[in-house]
Amino acid sequence: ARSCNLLLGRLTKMGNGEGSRKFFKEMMGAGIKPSVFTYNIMIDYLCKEGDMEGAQRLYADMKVLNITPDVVTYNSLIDGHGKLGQLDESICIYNDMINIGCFPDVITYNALINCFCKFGKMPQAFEFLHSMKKSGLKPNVVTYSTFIDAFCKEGMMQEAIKFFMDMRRVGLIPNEFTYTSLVDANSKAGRMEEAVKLIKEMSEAGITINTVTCTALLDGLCKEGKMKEAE
RNA sequence: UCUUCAAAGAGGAC
Repeated sequence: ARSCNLLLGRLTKMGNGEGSRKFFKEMMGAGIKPSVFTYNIMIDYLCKEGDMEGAQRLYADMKVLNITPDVVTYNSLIDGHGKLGQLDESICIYNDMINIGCFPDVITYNALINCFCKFGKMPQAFEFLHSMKKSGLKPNVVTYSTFIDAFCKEGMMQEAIKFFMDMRRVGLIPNEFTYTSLVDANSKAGRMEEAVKLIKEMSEAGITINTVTCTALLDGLCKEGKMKEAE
């Protein structure tokens, strides 16, 4: 069953959705006992497809088979609903897991924070940040990067920079995601000197400048009409 | 390390 899960996970990561659906059915038909991993892989896949009904159906099946959902199961469902803007659903699942005695982890809170930010509910995102801290969890680089990205997109650069400094203060190292949000915001606002400065800072910090970061910068340069510099 | 969270552009629709 474990090697089947490995294969199933590989199929979904490759984007072969049809393949994983079929494989899942075959597993069930072949009498291979699905585990919580098997269900988590399929549920996450359906969530990413936006098929929340399908995901909820599998979640219901788990109960029938006496497979106990774990924090990963709940995190996938919370993220899936949240990305579709079904924020109330996300909160329901969050409450459910707590009632059942499954403790939310950093990923749970990060997913909630991200979705609320993306749908313009920053105040609620902050409430989750507080709940997270209250329950003894420490915000990580993803948590900070998520807020930084949200502030950047809202044009609240002073707040973004504050978080950027805060994270370093608590010993977290900004990564390519963190920098890309900042580069993108400056690039889109036409502050190219600042964007280039950040890129330099990145390479000095030993962070690889990948395609995403690079296109964020190039987009700004092209729109400035500075094709030569872009090259 | 069998599964879950954050970044840019492009395309299609409106």
